[in-house]
Amino acid sequence: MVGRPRSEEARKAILRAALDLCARDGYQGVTMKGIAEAAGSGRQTVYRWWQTKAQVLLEALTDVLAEQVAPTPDSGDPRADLVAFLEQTFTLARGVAGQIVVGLMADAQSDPELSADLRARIIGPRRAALRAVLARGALPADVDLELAVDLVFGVMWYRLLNRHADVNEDLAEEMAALLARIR
Amino acid sequence: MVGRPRSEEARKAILRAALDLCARDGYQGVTMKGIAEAAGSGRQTVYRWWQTKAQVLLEALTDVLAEQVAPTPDSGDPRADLVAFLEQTFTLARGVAGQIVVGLMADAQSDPELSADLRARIIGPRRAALRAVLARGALPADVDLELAVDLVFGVMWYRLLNRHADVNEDLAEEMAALLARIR
Amino acid sequence: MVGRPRSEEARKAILRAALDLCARDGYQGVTMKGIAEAAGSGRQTVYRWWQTKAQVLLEALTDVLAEQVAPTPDSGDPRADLVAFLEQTFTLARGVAGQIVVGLMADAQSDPELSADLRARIIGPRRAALRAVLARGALPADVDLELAVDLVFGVMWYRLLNRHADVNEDLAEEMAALLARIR
Amino acid sequence: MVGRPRSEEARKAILRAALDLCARDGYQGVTMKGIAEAAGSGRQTVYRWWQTKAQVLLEALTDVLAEQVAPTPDSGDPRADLVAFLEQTFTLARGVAGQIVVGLMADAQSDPELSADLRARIIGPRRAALRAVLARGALPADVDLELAVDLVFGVMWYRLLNRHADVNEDLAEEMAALLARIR
DNA sequence: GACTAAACGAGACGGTACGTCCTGTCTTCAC
DNA sequence: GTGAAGACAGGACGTACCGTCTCGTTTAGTC
Repeated sequence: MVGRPRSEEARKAILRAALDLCARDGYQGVTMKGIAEAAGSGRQTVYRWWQTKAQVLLEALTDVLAEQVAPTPDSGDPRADLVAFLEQTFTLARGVAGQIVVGLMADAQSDPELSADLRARIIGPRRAALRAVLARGALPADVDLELAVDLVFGVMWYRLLNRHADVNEDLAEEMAALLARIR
Repeated sequence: MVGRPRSEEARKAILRAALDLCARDGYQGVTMKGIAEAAGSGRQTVYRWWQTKAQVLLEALTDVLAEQVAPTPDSGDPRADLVAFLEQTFTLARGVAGQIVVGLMADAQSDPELSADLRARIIGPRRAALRAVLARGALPADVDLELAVDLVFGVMWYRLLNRHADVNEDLAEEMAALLARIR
Repeated sequence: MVGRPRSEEARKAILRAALDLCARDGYQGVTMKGIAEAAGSGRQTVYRWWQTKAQVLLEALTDVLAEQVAPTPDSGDPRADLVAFLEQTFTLARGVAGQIVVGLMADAQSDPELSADLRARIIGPRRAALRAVLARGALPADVDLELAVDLVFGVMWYRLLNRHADVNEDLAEEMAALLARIR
Repeated sequence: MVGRPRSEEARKAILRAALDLCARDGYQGVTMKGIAEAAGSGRQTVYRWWQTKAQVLLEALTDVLAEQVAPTPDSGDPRADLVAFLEQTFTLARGVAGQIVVGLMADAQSDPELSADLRARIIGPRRAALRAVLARGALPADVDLELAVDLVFGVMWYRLLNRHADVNEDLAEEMAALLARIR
């Protein structure tokens, strides 16, 4: 026997509510209770499918990225592609998506499972995309691509977390210029 | 009337308790209630001097760093100094201090004042130290030092947060080598 | 069209489960969810035929009493009949049946319909039986039989509820003796 | 060290709220959450001093009875005293106090500790009072006083629980008359 | 033998009370 | 006036059950 099927409507309402609350109150201000109430669902319905607010927001984020992430640029000019990719990424990162990832990273410090999920579902794919862009010729062949990815995304997250400098088009250009100077 | 003077004993017990709890339960697991109980002090005594657990841990961290941070190396060999500095920094960052800073960064996302304090008291000084090391000749003169600092610390924090790679002596060497290739 | 007929099997399983759970967990511990699970039936199947656990247990109790209640004794000796009747009744009341009636009485305080059902299906018939026994000559003709019934069953329920004294063969004798002293 | 003393204000507000809710919604309708909200107190404050709503209502009832119970009548006429005592008692029992005791009795079925408390604090004292009245000459000396008390209070509770007949002045007279016929 | 329709098991749904934990404030006595 | 103790109002936690609903399946009649 099968039972009543899961309500796609409730799923969407919950993810939507989680995003809205995060945009309004910040990651820390989101609560499971608040999500359920804002979604007009029972709390058990949230807990049935997700154990923590981090899991809710991770899935909400996944859905958002699936919609909003543009295909990796491939114009034939490696440096232009890199700049374009970074501008895209930085724009996303300045929005709610960035806010959520920062919150998830924080929670992941005390939750190894979340840490792994976050890497597998969000961080990993973006690293792969950047690696592909860099591999097209923006760097000397013997530079460790993983380290180069760390360099680029490291700066981005460091600035987003510390807010000591902006993450914008200028940074995209500067990073591309700096990488171009590596011999 | 002046009243009873502040108890240095209580202050130390509270900071000590905060560190111990953070080491045992992680940043998220620390609570003001828990700190007070572990310190054998009243909760009001904690709240009287610090408003949040972030402030307690920030002060505890400041004390720890004041004890543990070695003077910036200055051997005459810019690259050796850089490697030495990074090894020191990475060792610290892998310990409780790193854990605390990560937690503080997370909380700072929703607390601008904490964000400013963190930059001013912890992040800033370390950036200045690294800048000084880099300025001694590890980089071409026209490279933006601030960006270079972002590069180095960006990689460190990115790896600490994401745990996709270690932050160790190898990274120190690799970073120094990579910077040396910038022309 | 008629549809699938009601499953007698499910009905029995539900009533059986309700009795078992009541014996194991007490009246308060019984839940509709628990009954359905213990009976291996769906919850809707329970709700389809009974609205509350009180109704389930009332029907279960009715079935139990239909099996277990012996015919009213009629030996020709009014006092012996009374004692025999009381002993029977007290034995029943000390078992699960008593536990259920007590629970139903409690629920009936906030449910007038249940109160009426309980009187009509359980309490009333027993009162009628006792009245018949008393009417055979155990009391002077001008004693209000209803009040006499209240007297006897009042003591029984009062002791069952308050547990300040046993409800046993001694009580049966004492009550019969006391009633015999009424002139 | 001593800590902040218990708030008599909160205690009263909670007991007051419990009584009001019981009068409005019936015993079953009272909840710990509802009590706390109606009293304008935190839920922890309720749980700190009482573990269950039964305990709250037991204490509330104790306070009410302490105020409302009149001294046992002692006019020299045993039967008149008995009637007066019963009228008093029945009046109380028809009010909120009776409703609460019925609810407590019900809960006590699955809570032996509550059962003992109820007997010790409420039922016992009233039994003692009735015993004293009966001992003044309303009954032959060799009638078991405990059984006589069970008789009187049994009828009262039985009727209150079952609602098959009123508990009023007529009953008081009838009971006194019946007891007077015991030889 | 295909069709109809109600009962069945399963289990998700929106809701509400549970009892616990922590927050930040307060009130007491001791130092 | 500081400190330990601990009660206070408040709110989120995660769980249990409520009563309803929506599935696919089963089990009788009809046609």
